[in-house]
Amino acid sequence: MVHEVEHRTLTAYLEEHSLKNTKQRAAILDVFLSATGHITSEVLFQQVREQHSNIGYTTVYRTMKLLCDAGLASERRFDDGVTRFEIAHEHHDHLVCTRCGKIIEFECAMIEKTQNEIAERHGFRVLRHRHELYGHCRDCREDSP
Amino acid sequence: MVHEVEHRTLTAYLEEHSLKNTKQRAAILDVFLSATGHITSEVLFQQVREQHSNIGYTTVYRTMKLLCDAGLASERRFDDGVTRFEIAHEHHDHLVCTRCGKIIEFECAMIEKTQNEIAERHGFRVLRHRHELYGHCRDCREDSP
DNA sequence: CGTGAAAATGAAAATCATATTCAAATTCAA
DNA sequence: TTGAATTTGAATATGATTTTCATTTTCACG
Ligand SMILES: [Mn+2]
Ligand SMILES: [Mn+2]
Ligand SMILES: [Zn+2]
Ligand SMILES: [Zn+2]
Repeated sequence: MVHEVEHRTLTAYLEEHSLKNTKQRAAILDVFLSATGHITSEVLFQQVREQHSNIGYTTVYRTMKLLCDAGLASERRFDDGVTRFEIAHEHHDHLVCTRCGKIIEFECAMIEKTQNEIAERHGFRVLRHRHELYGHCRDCREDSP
Repeated sequence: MVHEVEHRTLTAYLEEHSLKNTKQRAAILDVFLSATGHITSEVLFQQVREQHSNIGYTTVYRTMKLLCDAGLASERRFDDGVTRFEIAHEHHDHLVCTRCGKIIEFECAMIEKTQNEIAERHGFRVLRHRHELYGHCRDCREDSP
């Protein structure tokens, strides 16, 4: 069975919160885990619909929120106004190409450390952050060889 | 005359782009420059209305966009879904308190340099970025003395 | 297995910030 | 002064997401 671990995680979360294990939730989790990258709600909905033509958009929205709460998905909102989801994995930030939409992940312990020092200097306790670099990727640069 | 320099900047921009110097634009610029911090469209509109009860919300939106284009204002969108404007000044990033809404500005040459190196490593040309730290300010921390 | 209370679903309608439309008013170069 | 171009503001549209609510489904318990 594919995505067995994640389905068990979801089931555990549902039980823990007295929520119900529906076929829609399992189906959306399956489609989400099979998709790659940073997927929009709309694309996710379309892919869900290919296999389950009766699942509503509302249920997709609600289920993705649930998957985020369960720690299986992460919600991202870049500057184009639509919400994207990615399979939850360790913290990272993003490079976003404003021409082709490519999204590259990066992480930098030094930046993280420095930003926390800055925050501390201001008496701030950082709970989360977003660090997004917008520009042109290698393929979209004018001066690309 | 207050804000003389900025009014001249606006006039120059308008002339340069064959746009018209209206009393609404001047009024909105005045109110905007008199406001402090990172002001939402709604608050700005309310403050404009106090002095000019006939100026429409639409005109405020359009004028703020214009002031951004003219380099007098900067648009910011933090995670609460509303657009804010601040008087344009040199590049900086933000600490945002999710309890009281306080916004603190910071800048760090090392972070800027490091992020550009990361981007370059990926073949990326960075055109703009956002680096926002969300958390609790000194006054809102649970463990504040 | 049934049962029923609680939860979930999906279609439609609501929200909410912002954008667009359009007729009337204003600006400003000539 | 004038009239073509621009701007204004009220109303309406937009578009992503959320809420509503009647109906359906789940599942703990008997
Ligand atoms: Mn990512
Ligand atoms: Mn600022
Ligand atoms: Zn690209
Ligand atoms: Zn605070």
